[in-house]
Amino acid sequence: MPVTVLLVDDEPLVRAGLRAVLEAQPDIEVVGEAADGAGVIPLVRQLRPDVVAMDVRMPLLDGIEATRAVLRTVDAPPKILVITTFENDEYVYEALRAGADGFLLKRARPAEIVHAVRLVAEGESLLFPASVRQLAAQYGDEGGNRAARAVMERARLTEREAEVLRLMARGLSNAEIAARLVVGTETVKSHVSSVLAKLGARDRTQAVIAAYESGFVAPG
Amino acid sequence: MPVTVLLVDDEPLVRAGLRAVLEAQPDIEVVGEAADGAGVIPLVRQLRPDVVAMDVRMPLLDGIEATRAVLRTVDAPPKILVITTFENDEYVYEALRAGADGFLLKRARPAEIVHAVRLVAEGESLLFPASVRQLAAQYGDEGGNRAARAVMERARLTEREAEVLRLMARGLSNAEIAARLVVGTETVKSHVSSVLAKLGARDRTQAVIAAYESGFVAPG
DNA sequence: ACCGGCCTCCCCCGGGCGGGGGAGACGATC
DNA sequence: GATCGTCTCCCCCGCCCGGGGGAGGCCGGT
Repeated sequence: MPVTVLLVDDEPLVRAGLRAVLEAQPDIEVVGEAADGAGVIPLVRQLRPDVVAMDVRMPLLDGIEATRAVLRTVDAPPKILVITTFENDEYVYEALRAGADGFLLKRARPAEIVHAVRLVAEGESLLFPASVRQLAAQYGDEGGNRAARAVMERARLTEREAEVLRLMARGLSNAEIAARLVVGTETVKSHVSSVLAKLGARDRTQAVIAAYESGFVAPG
Repeated sequence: MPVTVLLVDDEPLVRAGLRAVLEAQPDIEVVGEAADGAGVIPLVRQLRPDVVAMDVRMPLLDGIEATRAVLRTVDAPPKILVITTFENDEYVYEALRAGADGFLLKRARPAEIVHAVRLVAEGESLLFPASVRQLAAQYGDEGGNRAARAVMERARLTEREAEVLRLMARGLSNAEIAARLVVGTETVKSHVSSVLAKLGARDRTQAVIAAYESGFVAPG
């Protein structure tokens, strides 16, 4: 069963681009399009897509309100992937707070876009880039624990995964983490892979960066 | 089982001070002393300490050569903690490159010294300890650039190397850095290797950690 | 009793990474 | 002119890393 996607963007060009990229994948199917947030809810009810790729900046009803509306009124709601042009778009964080599951840069490479859709479809959050940092800032970062907890909640890291991430952020290799936790290296690799997937990181370096940027670990 | 330590320093006063500080800990035991690097190897073979606290500047055989010698000739070698007087002692980085596991400032507070010994005993590298952060704090961190420059001076990174480190700290791979800087990947690898050597980092992840911990790059 | 999440470990496999060399070009310095 | 440092690129090589699978045990919720 393919992943079904609903595209919501006011620019036809963007919709066409996303459609082209996503339809090229055998396991992804674009089941519908909308030009603004107002028409999303009936479409979601009708098409029941797995994922809604939604622009934040739209006329009539923006992506944030649309996200809230969908999550509030539809049961078994789809995963919502926020589309944005700018990395530091403040609306993105609004959207994430509104319950979106991840975000997507328009200038991302096709492979990344496809990857993002698959990830959120599988139920994982996509948080990696600069966005998480802002999330931390929102919480005021008093003691840094709030931010860490917020990341935990969003990324839904398990206890073990969080533990592994902390050790990764101290520069330990898989073998060293394994020794520290008294488990096999294969086990550590498994946890590391989960962490990378949940954070949307490509390698351990990016995961550690995310850990610092989010306040999950603090310098000093 | 306590952590066993061998002290190697040409100044008796320093040895006495270290012994006093370390012996005060129930879990740390000073098992021997040496006044120069020449006598280290037999002592290590005989005493098999967990950690060797070794001065860099010593007569006969300096800490760098002694470190190399120990790591080359002894199997299951101890962790080596380099002792230095000056924060910007160029020999320290030589020693780290030679395989030392961390460094220690003579004027560090007792608690920090104890902490350092425990950390390396646990198998962790001590590359950018509190001293560097304090250095950053001294500069007031106005804009963070001063701290970054201070780290540059410490590690003596060239402009290009610093540039590469910044990109590494943004999660870019060697190929991506190469594309960004419009050079070959081999060139990037060369710079990365230099950065790792100068920072005493084992891999790019540790280098990025060092960048964050030192204030060379700042979260948020 | 069943199912799902978590933790644990295993396989194969490709590719990026890092070490260890070397080398040429350029500019600054001596 | 000679030397040194920097930047550039090249080689070989081993290994850790990460992806993609799968699988069993444990526990808690339904």
